[in-house]
Amino acid sequence: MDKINISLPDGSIRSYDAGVTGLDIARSISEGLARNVLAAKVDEMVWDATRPILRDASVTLLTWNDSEGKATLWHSSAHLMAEAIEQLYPGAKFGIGPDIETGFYYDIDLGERVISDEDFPLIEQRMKELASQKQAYLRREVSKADALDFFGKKGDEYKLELIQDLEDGQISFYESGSFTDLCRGPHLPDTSFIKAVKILSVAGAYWRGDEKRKQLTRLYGVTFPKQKELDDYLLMLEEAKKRDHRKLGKELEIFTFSQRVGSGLPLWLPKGADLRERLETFLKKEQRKAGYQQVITPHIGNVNLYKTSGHYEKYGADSFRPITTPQEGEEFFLKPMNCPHHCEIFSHKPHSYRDLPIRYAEFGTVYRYEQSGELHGLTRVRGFTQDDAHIFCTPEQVKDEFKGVMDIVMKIFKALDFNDYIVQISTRDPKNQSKYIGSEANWEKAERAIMEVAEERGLEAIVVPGEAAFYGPKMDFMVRDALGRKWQLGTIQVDYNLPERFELEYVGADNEKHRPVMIHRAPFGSMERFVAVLIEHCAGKFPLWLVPEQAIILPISDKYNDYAEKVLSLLQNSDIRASIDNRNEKTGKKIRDAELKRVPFMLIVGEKEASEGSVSVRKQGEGDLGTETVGAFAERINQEIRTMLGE
RNA sequence: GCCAUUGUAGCUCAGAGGUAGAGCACUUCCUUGGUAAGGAAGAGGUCAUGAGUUCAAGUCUCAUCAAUGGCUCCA
Repeated sequence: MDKINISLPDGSIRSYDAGVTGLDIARSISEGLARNVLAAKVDEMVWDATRPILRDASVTLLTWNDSEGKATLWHSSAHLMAEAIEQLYPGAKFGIGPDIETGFYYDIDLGERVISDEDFPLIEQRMKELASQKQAYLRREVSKADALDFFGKKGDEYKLELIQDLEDGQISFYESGSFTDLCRGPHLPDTSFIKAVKILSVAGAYWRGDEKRKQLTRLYGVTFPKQKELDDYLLMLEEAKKRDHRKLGKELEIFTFSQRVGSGLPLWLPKGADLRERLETFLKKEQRKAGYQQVITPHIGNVNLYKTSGHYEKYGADSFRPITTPQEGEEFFLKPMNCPHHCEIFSHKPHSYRDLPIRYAEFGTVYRYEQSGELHGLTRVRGFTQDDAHIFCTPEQVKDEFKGVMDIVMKIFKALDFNDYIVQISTRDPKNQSKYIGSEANWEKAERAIMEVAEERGLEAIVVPGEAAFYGPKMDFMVRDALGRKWQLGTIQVDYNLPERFELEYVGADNEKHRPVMIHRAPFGSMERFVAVLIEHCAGKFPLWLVPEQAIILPISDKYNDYAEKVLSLLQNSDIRASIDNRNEKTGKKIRDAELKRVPFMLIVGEKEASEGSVSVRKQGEGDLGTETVGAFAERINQEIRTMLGE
């Protein structure tokens, strides 16, 4: 038998008989490894651990610790679920069933039958039974004709359609137990690796994502090689639910919605408005330092403004219907963005190159029609406020301006304890240069500037070619919240389009007219989304400088209410936001309520404190910190805030 | 917008054809209590909205509105 050389990740090269499988290799290393091998990466392709390797290759054995290992287990689980469904609901037809970031789904046509979460345990039970039968996943290559024949007889039009799009000679089937599927693979050696099973949810999904086509039933599930991991995962989901900004926003009285006002139109409650105002003040201060000028523009704009900007053509049909004047029939749109207004401010007078860069900032409230099914808490709404600004500059200034914006973004992230963020730079599609507006030289300059700035700032940016808007490259900031979920927040975008459309100009040193470059930027993105993410990030425990109520004074009994009042006024003189809980309740009760309201400091006052002018400090989530004077406490928390804000 | 599920007190939820229930929150009283729930009483609801079936509708039917989970979309 021929020998082949297999190089392993540790650098070693071992010799095996041709036709050796990943599993064989694992066994030759250790039985323990063999028990955990889910798939094998053979020269960068993920293969079945049971697929014979015929020539020299570098091989990485994939386990649950590798993302490809997880993907393999989940993909195989999708087949397992399909097998269970086929047995439980004969006649089911199958669309696609891939693995996803966490778990897998399968799109199924169940005819008239409806699956609800009451059916989940039944499906889970059947999946576990089938898994324990240790069914092997058997790969076989089939001709297109045979593949069509197989699913034709089965009457599965979805698979037939998929096969039509495939090339003969590239088609493989996987068979496990009673279920055979069209599939590229790879798969687990057998089903016994799947130990813990959970069907998570059911939803409708259009066949091939096309809303004109039939809606299939999509079943989501997740599986694990150990029950413990499933338990941990479910616990994490519970935790995520507890942090949901919709729940916490209600509990902490940050915002609410009203059917009367309309869906997707958030109402900021006093505490939320208070918090938001503090965020805005913080940013305004930074912007003033960075040379921004505040501007204010109206909430509506003449239809011609959006015809000029090009938004009318592109989004007019998907916007709120225009507002018309009663006499003249003039049409106005609720403004969906601030940039056209800011362009008009720029052109209210001629500019010299000496004026640039000009930076117009506005907390501009915009209105966009979002489909009703898309609305979601504060993260997807129909009316929201962008912390918007537009920088008009020369192409040479783009780099410095980018730098300045990034500094602001970093400052915000630091002040809010977002330590885990991802920076994405979107550049042109190298294969299709024609769809972009703006000169080759300027694009080149801007893209390089963005990359250089990221590098100079020591940011690890992901560069995604082809993701740029047609009008310019951009940089987006995604933060991970405490549960590892990704959210897109701030954005910086270079724009060559609007200056063109609005015919913006400045006079250069050469006394000729030039076109400025425009940079759109919003470090928070929108106040609504940002606050939503902030709530989930900090689980409702806002940073001290932001929290609506920093301290609550808890008198032991009403004998000390007068002293509590004195403490309150001292704190207020030191700019600390505080209140008194003088309800006729026991201290334990007041503490519990304050803990649940997530007030950072509880100041307990009684006989001892009143006599010595002190407070007994309890920190939310941590407990008793001991006694200190009112002045010392106030100074301490103010110092803490200054540190946070980098002052 | 599409599919599914849901809508009962400020909040969390029970009630499934026979005049509306609980806990928490709220008000009053008793209690004056030292680091996560003291006791009692009271008040609070067109059962999302509108139509229908029925002697009788939170409860069954339909429509509308809204929310939730997905799909499609996102300047």
